[in-house]
Amino acid sequence: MDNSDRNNDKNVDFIRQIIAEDIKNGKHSAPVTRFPPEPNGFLHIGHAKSICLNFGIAEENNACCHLRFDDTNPSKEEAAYVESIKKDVQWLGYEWGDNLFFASDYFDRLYDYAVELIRQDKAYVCDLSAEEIREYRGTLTETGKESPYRNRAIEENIALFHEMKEGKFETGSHVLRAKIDMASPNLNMRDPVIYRILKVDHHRTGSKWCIYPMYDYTHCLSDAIEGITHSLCTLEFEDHRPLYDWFLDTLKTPCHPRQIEFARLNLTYTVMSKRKILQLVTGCHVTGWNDPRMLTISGLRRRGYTPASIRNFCSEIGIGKKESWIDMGVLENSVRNDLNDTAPRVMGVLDPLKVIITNYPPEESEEIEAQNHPQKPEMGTRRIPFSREIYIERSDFMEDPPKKFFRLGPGREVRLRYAYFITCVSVIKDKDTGVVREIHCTYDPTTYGGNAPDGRKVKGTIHWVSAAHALSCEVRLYDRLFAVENPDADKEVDFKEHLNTDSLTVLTNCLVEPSLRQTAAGTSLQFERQGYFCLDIEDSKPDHLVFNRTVGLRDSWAKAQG
RNA sequence: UGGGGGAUGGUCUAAUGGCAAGACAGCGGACUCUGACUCCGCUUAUCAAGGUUCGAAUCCUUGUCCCCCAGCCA
Repeated sequence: MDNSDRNNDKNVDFIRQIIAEDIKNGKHSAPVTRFPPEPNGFLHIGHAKSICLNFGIAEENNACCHLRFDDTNPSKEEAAYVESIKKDVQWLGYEWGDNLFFASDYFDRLYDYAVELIRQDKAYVCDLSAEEIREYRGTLTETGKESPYRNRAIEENIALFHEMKEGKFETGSHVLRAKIDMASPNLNMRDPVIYRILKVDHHRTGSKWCIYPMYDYTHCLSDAIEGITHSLCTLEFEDHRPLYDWFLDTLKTPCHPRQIEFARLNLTYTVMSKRKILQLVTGCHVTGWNDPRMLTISGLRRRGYTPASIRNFCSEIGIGKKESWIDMGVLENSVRNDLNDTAPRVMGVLDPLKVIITNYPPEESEEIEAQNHPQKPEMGTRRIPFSREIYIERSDFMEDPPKKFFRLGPGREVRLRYAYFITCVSVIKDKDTGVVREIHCTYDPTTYGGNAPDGRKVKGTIHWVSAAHALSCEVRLYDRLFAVENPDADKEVDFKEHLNTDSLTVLTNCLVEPSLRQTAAGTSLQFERQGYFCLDIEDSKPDHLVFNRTVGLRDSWAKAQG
């Protein structure tokens, strides 16, 4: 085996290995997976990992992945979330075809299954209060006590359960419990609640039900009803697998899917739980679910992340059972890689410094041809106006530069990208503050296009815009939302204490080349030498352009400066 | 102190008894009309101790550390 064989991509994760094995030995002809979100919030990058896994496996096997909403708790769920989740999954590039389901579609069958459980003497109606149930459950080290209602007659249980369904009892007064084992070392097996009374309207079934099934009971049966072969979930459900199997072994279901657990995604400098993300939204620490600083799918989309970059990221980080922390830099790198290939290059100045080219005729201008992507000639060219007054980046000029500074300084010559060589001849400063107001340069007309006929070289090339032609715009720079790698690390300190107060910088005096006038919202561009930006899909208007910085270019000069 | 999991460079992933590999990060260099991209080179790892074996990250034993579980949430 040579190196090219050893290092190819045949290495697949343990879940795909299991599935390949099940197909090879004929257990299944094709896998059927599912992505089962609860419609109680927006999807985030952690869900993307699961989406890419489940839909990815289906795609690779020419099979189906179901989108199933786990909507068993109407007190937390809303139809609006359903729509946002569908949009996000589609945007990521996946399709569920006809396989759109809701756990609530199965409420009738779930009820019948529960009655069957009662008939088998495997479930009972319990009148204990929530607190009493907790006390009776025991602790991690002490076994539980059996409920006094555990040995009710089967017919009585059926009647009582029916009355629960008919709304005869108050919320919290009765539950249906599976009759398993109060002495089990696995707390999930100590007669878990499978139905509770909730006098709340459901976003799909309305007021039809006042009892709702619990997750453990609903999920395995929904999987079985849909013919799921492999039910992939995160590690915290490992302890629930015996219960998942117990329901399917006890009831006569069409099939018995296999639950496999994998580690959830953790990213540095962010929080991943829906509960905490909700707090950021409701506490107005961000502007909404789609704030570009958020790692929600909608936030990433608005920030300028591409579906491909997120898919690549998910495939890069792999699937395992070890809890791991992925460096935020890996995510950033994935979008840089994708946009480097696809984003057209343009010039934009974020912090403008005026330059007057003293030997250029005052009333004249000309057009310079520029490539839209230097490595991809097929992306074409555009024309950029040039004139006597231009703006450059303030950071591209230093009055007293160190020798390694390749940009503009008194007496120094640089190239204006695609245009001319210019040499700084004088610096105009504010009398009171000493701040540089403008600089005067001369240009060499023989260097049109950026090359000197005499063959002389300049080390630096800087970007610029023509003062008379540039479009003014707003640019929003984003930094990590949190100042520390793990905002959850200290249980004594609220994670919001670690919010990065400088996560958003709004620049209002930016200038971009006039070719951007008609750019469509959401378009990604590279501002040369700076980074990737996209036109904000919420706030940008034709007369007030707003760009989001998706991610900066790598900057070895800045890094060397410390 | 019950049960369920997990330990491979700074980070993530692979190697499924046979040369510890790749990516990210870091460092050095080349190239460059983007201090980008690209290319080249380098540093850094099998939790510990025993055992089985010609040979162990992998199998066995013992131990250590980390995570999850006591919702009528999912």
